[in-house]
Amino acid sequence: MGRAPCCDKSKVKKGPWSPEEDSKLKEFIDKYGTGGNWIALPHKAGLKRCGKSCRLRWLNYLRPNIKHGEFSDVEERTICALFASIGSRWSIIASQLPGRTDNDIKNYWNTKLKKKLLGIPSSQKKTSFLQQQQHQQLVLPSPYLPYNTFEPSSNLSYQALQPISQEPLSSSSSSSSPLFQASEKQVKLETGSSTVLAFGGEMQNWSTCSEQLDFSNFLLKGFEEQISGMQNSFLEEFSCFGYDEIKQHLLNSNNGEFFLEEQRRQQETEKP
DNA sequence: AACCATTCCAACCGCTCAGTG
DNA sequence: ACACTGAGCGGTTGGAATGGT
Repeated sequence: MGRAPCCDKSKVKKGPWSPEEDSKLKEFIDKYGTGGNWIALPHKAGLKRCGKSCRLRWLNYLRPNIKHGEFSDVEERTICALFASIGSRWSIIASQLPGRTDNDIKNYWNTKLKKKLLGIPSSQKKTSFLQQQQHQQLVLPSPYLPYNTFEPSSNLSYQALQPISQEPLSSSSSSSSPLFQASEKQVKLETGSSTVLAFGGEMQNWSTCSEQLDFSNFLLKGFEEQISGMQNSFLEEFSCFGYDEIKQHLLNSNNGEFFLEEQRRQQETEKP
């Protein structure tokens, strides 16, 4: 048996919102607020819409101080840095970019940034991220570099990439840090002159042993410190961090200790 | 001008999680 | 402890807009 639907689909309107619906919703929320109950809101506001649809429309479009239009360079870099750090946690990323919504950032990532980072040719003026960074280490999360569907593009710098390991890292391996062992989909790619490490964006695996919020804060805090320590090169050369640098920095932080402690505890409980 | 391909983004869907009784 | 409910989230999709031939 599936989950009960949140509303009667046959009685609610779907598709694009009309200006009339927008103003109804906006006026109602301006007057009464959401009341913490989105399901009841459309009926009260006189809208033939699902509560979820109203919520989405409000959060992504109607709510005050929403920014639309082009993302700035700083916003782009923030998105890239956070994606490399925490993966596709769009709501957390959005919380770092005032006025931007998770949906906006997700769309921007999927339609523009991802392509830019992977060096897929486009009409845009900038040279590709990989082209700029041939002699440096990069950290990219794997959802957009999945090794099982990895297909080099015709782009020269991208073509040079070759998977050298497709095995999930063993949790008993002593050569890599505990922080990265927990990632299920870590893959190392090498070019002639540089190393690219791609690790899973699915951070939930890492956080099974801790409160998700604490873990997110841990990652964000670590990355903020990382960014502040590399401010100049970060701003000038896009978001580019070495694997070892990130690992070392995060492990050196207090939160790193917290994480390792949690991990030790988890390993204890997993023992037969 | 007409057609087709691609890009973009608003909106939807289905899932997880937290709160509540 | 359990079931139920609503909020919130991330992945996916439909279709409008745009670009190319």
